[in-house]
Amino acid sequence: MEYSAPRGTQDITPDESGLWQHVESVIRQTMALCGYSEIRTPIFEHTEVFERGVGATTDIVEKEMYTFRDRGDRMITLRPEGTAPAVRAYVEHRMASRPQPTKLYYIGPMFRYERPQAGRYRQFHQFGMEVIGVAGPAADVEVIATPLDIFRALGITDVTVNLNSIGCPVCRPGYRNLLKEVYAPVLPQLCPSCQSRYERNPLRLLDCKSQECRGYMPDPPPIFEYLCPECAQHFSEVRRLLDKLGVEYVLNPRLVRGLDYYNRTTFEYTVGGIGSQDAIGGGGRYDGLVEELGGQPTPAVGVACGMERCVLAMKAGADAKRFAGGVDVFFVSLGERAAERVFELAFQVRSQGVSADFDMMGRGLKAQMRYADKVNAKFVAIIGDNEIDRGTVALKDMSTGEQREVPMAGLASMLREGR
RNA sequence: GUGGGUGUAGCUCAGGUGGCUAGAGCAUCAGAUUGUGGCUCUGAGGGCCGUGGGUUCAAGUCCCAUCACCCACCCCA
Repeated sequence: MEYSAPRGTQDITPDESGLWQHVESVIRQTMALCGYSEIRTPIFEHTEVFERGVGATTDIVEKEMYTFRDRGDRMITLRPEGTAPAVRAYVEHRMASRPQPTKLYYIGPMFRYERPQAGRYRQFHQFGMEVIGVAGPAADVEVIATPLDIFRALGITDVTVNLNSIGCPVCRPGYRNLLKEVYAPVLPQLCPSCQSRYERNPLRLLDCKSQECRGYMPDPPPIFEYLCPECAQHFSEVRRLLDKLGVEYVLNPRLVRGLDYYNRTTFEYTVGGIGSQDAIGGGGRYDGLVEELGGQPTPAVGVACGMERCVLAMKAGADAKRFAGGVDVFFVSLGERAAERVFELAFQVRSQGVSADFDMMGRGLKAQMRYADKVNAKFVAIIGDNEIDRGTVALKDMSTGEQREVPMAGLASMLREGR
């Protein structure tokens, strides 16, 4: 019986892993550049971390989590996102008693049970950053602007930043009531899910994409015109700092994200050319989450970006082959005596820091050359009886085709300089 | 959860109205006589035609079911 990977999952094959490593290295370099440290949390958590953290009435928690009871009768969930686990770890390890702020980043797989589609998987990968302990707008702006640098470094253009502020527990109830008033007359015409949203979380009415509902719902007054003075002040500072950095954005008063922990700033990046799942990242401020998960009241902001979608967006311009590996030197051998010599030499130069490979297939010279070319060897070192007797190798530069005979002894250091 | 589309070699695809050992290009492997890659040429391996039923003398081709994948809704990364 032959098997395939489960629905909505995919293998990253040798053809693509080089590209993925490139993406990861750009992320790590950028994070280091900005003073973030990596946090690695488990792939699964107690279900409650997400129920309380993400919100029990969100789509993610209600119908998308991989939740199961383990053999010890504990409720376990494969993480659907990275912020709640990071905050759980922040609280658990008392990171508040480290130098503040706490700046964390993560890279890793997430799991959501959704119908797979272009750019949507059941196991997918995100990188994200969290600034915990800062209430001021500089943190919001750092978290919005830094992924844009990563996108740019990856050659992803055509990114739009959508920005909104959804207020705080002081000003949101007022706006929520306003929305309910505005939409009460058309309530019977709305779709069933909007009717339930009306009761449970009226803000999310703004998020309905159904054309029909949109027809019935006149554009609401923008939420950011109803913020309390503190939220309005914060929002305008965020905008001022974005302008100062030259970050362009569009105000999108309908942007209400699907996780309950957000307050004040919310944002989302969209890209062109990758299909209908065009949100490549998003985030916002979550000042209540740390407390919700058992810590002291602590302000925080974060962002998460989808790596599959980054790779999709890159493919338009970048070919995966550019990131394929390749060894410094491939040893070609002629005859059995040479085959054994080459085997030793490969291990020897490797121990001196030169990447090397050699023929294991017992192939002829021509086939070995062809192979060395196909796997991108920078140099080929040919060894036969003549070379062994003279203590030399025939070293060929595969890009120029130049070949010369060099002493075996200095091979490793010569290759180190030559690359 | 709701629609629509597609399943033939590792990949991209041909295979009118059912009919002989199921094809091509690319990829893989092996050759093109003396110890040299990319170009070219020759050859080889590799497919129970997604799976299970049915109709028929005969099914890759027609019918039904099932599974998988893709796209969109939804949701989001």
